[in-house]
Amino acid sequence: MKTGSVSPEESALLALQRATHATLHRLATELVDLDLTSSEINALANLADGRGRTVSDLGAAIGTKPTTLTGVLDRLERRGHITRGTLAGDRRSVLIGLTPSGRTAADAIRQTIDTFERRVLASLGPEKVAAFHEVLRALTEESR
Amino acid sequence: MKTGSVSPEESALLALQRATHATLHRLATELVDLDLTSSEINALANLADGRGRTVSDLGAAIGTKPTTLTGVLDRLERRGHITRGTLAGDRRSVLIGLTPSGRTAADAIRQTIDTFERRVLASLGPEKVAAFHEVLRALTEESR
DNA sequence: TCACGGAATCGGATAATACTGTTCCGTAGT
DNA sequence: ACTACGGAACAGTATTATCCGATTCCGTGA
Repeated sequence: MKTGSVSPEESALLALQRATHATLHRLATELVDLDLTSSEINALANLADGRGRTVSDLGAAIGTKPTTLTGVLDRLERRGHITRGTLAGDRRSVLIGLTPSGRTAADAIRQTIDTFERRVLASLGPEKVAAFHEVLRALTEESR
Repeated sequence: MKTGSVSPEESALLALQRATHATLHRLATELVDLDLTSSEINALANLADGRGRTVSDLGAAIGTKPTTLTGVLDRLERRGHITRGTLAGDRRSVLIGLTPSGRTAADAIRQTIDTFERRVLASLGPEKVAAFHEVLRALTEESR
């Protein structure tokens, strides 16, 4: 008998967007002390692992064009959170790195994210979380 | 050590945002004929079921403040896609409805979304999709 | 050397988002 | 009935996000 759907299940994409809005807003609220916008938080969170990244790579990770990042990175640089270096081997590329203050901010962001995620995801169990990631991956992949 | 995670599992929130960006962009690209922005598409998609909604309700569904919607709705109204009526029983509220052209656009949006979702989700199986929704719901709930 | 293409930025345009204040309306208290 | 309070939406304003086209600088191959 067709799918044994328990409920009519709202559109996955709409639910996805709502969840993103909600979590983003929540993050910005909890991290209000840092005085950063959502995009800046997002950029720093993606840089938190310490690996340098080019603007293009960062844009691909976040989902925006390099053009969009220029302004965000300008502000982060002006605040002393990031540095713009040259990539060894290709001087066309700009290597984004964290300054000490940027690292502090990024660590705070990651910790806030981790705490939030653990709190929410722990009660659901690893299988569901794994399925969640799998679906996200599929949606992202198929959007290219 | 620590969790026997198969892979380091990137942050769920970062993956969530990337997926949202990617799918939104994909939608806007596929629906370029409609000449609508992401927010407009989002609003129409949420109205597609034909139930009228107040601005506040719509904002809650999308994840933005009513203030933000005013401009979006202005444009949709100017294009003849929506109407602003009064809510029976409370004349403070504005009831957003679809015009025929708005319904056409909304239907096209829903169909594009449905097709995309089916294509991506069908291969994953209903359990994973259900888990996906459950995690989304938990993340959204906990963000209040 | 020179033409081509990639990476990032700049200039300029539009949209998204939200804060504050205002208007209109509903409700409760007197 | 009158008034006070609060909710809903909008107007005004400011900041940010996003991107397109053009430009600059650089790497690569002919």
